[in-house]
Amino acid sequence: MPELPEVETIRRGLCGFCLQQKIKRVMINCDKSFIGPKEIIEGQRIDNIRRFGKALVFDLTGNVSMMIHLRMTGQLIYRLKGKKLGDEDSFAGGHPTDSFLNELPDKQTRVIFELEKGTLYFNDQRKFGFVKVIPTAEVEDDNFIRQLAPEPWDMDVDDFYNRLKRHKNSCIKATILDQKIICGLGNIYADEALYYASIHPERLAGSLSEKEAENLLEGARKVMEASINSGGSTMATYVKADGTKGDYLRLFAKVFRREGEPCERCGTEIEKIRVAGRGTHICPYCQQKTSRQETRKVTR
DNA sequence: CTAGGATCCTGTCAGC
DNA sequence: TGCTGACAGGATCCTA
Repeated sequence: MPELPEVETIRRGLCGFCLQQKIKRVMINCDKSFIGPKEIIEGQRIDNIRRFGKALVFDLTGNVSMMIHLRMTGQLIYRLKGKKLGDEDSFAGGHPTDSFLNELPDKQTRVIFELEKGTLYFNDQRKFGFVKVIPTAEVEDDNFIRQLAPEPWDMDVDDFYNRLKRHKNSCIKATILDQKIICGLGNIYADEALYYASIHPERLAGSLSEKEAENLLEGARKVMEASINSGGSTMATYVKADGTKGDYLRLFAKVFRREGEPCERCGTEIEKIRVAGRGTHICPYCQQKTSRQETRKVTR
């Protein structure tokens, strides 16, 4: 679930709360969610939190690190000791669910990190996410991290265009979801970036013009920047000031989960289709499989 | 090498 | 009400 903007938001939030705190104790409620010996990180201090694509890496003292990948439904929730809720004293980010507000641990709590001043909960409904202990020197050799492509901001148009050419027969949505090709996009931002660039998600990657590749790369940057600037999906965007639930996607998403609503560019109803096995949202007028020039030629 | 589909797991929701 | 199948903000493994 959490894509690059959410993970970056969590990284920034947790840096404010957890840096320099010692991990006093680790409690594992689900063996599948924790890889490595927990004893190695107990007693170590959190020096830094880095992000590689959608993965977080906590660098600890003792030359040890822990990588946390939230996958589809992971969350990280920090609570100060003695406090249950409240934006001032706690932080929650990741897949938005009521666990942000629950008394913790709850049914979905997989790992508990007892820190000096508070507690960090790793919650994960579907158990696809994990915590993994890695020697700090070996973080960048980790199989997942090693294979990651650059983020859209670190890639120029030529590089992106060449990468698309290398996967010319796969549909463009599947291509930009592949973290080995371009890193950071997930199902939300892939749809949003394609809408931004007016490209149909089923177009073959090799069929994009250089100009379209440029627009798509720009879209990837813009939609993720907008999300980071609006705070990603965190407790602050999940709970509105009056305590009712908000929908942070409303803040920036133009097509994602907006099927049936009018496209803000042309008024056509947004549709939900299935592409590369994923729910996919498009404006059927702005994003056509054949360019409008070609369509006109055929129908004339 | 690429491309597509199944798979991991739990919970929710629509439809009968 | 209870059941059933589809689906879900990710990535990997297997197959052709």
